[in-house]
Amino acid sequence: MADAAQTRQRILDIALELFTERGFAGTSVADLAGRLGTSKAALYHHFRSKNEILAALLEAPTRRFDELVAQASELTDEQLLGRVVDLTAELFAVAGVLDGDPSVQAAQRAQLLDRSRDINQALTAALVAPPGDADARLRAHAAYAAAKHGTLAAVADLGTTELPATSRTALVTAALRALHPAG
Amino acid sequence: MADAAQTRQRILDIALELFTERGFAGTSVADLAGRLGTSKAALYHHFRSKNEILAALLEAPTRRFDELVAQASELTDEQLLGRVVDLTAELFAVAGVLDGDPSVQAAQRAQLLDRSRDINQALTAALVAPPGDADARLRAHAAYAAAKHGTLAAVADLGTTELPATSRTALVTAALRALHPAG
DNA sequence: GTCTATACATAGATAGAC
DNA sequence: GTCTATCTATGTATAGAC
Repeated sequence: MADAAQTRQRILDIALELFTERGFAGTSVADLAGRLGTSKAALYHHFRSKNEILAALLEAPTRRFDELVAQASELTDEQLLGRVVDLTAELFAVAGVLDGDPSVQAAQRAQLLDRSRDINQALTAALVAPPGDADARLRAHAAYAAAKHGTLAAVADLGTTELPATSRTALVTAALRALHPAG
Repeated sequence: MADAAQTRQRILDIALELFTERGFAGTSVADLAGRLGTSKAALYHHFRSKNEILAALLEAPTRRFDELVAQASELTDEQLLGRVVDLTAELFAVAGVLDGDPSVQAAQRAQLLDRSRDINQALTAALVAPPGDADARLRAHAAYAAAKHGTLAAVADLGTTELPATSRTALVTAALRALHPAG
């Protein structure tokens, strides 16, 4: 009925749902198998551990944000905030779980890979000009939060991860205005 | 050495630390007792369940935000966003756990009391003028996110929940600018 | 108010048949 | 690729002594 790749993907989809609803630590392998409609053993045929499922879930999003970090210095504030809005909307569920669930951080830490803090800090730092300016730093926090969490709230509100162009513009503009002092 | 009220408070302090580090579901009663330096049974003398510890932890913050919701209609945008910044800074750890950890939501849901979503929605709605304007709604999401998550990031960054007046002003101003269209 | 000991359920994970 | 059955550790919670 289903080949390995397909089943693997179904497991990841289900894991994303349940981790979002109950958290990583709050979701058991039995919960996953239950919704999958199979046994725990069947699930362990596709992944060696619960942690490995989480890692697989976070891999692509982390890579995408890492790429953004790498480009950050060459982008304008508007381009950077726009990319944050786009990535957050596209990766809605994972982006929310990623830096919202403390048990995810704890699990990743156990594997020496707590990237999401680094990513948030790097992107925020890229928005601070001039470096060392305390007020600029606060505005960067506010602007980044507006882009990221504003988008998360907007996507949840609108019920779609496909943000219309006008909505995207509104969010980016709002974040930009938070970043720049009056003038 | 310690009377009941004191021990109870110590447990709450420890619970807040560990729930923040590992999440609610990711923290066991044995973990709490371990850091408390006593047995699990001793802990159960002060609280009837792990869920009760969580509820006790969330009670005061939830009440504070509820009060703000009640006043929201009488406040200006600036006053409302200022109160969000103040409450978030003051209740830093709990405010972060409160709407960051999915297992907290799940546990509260089991007790019919998922207030934090309601609070966020109500406060965001209070910022939308005129009602029904899609763009205003998005700016409200961005502004609220800037105030709340910008403050969370700022407090984590500064390492103190006592936000200096200039920092508070910078955050409120940034959130306000996110809210209001250019003009 | 704290302890040891323990009950009982569920956790993550594996063995081995089909 | 999926199953039943099971291992072992840990989970929440309680009993009863001190």
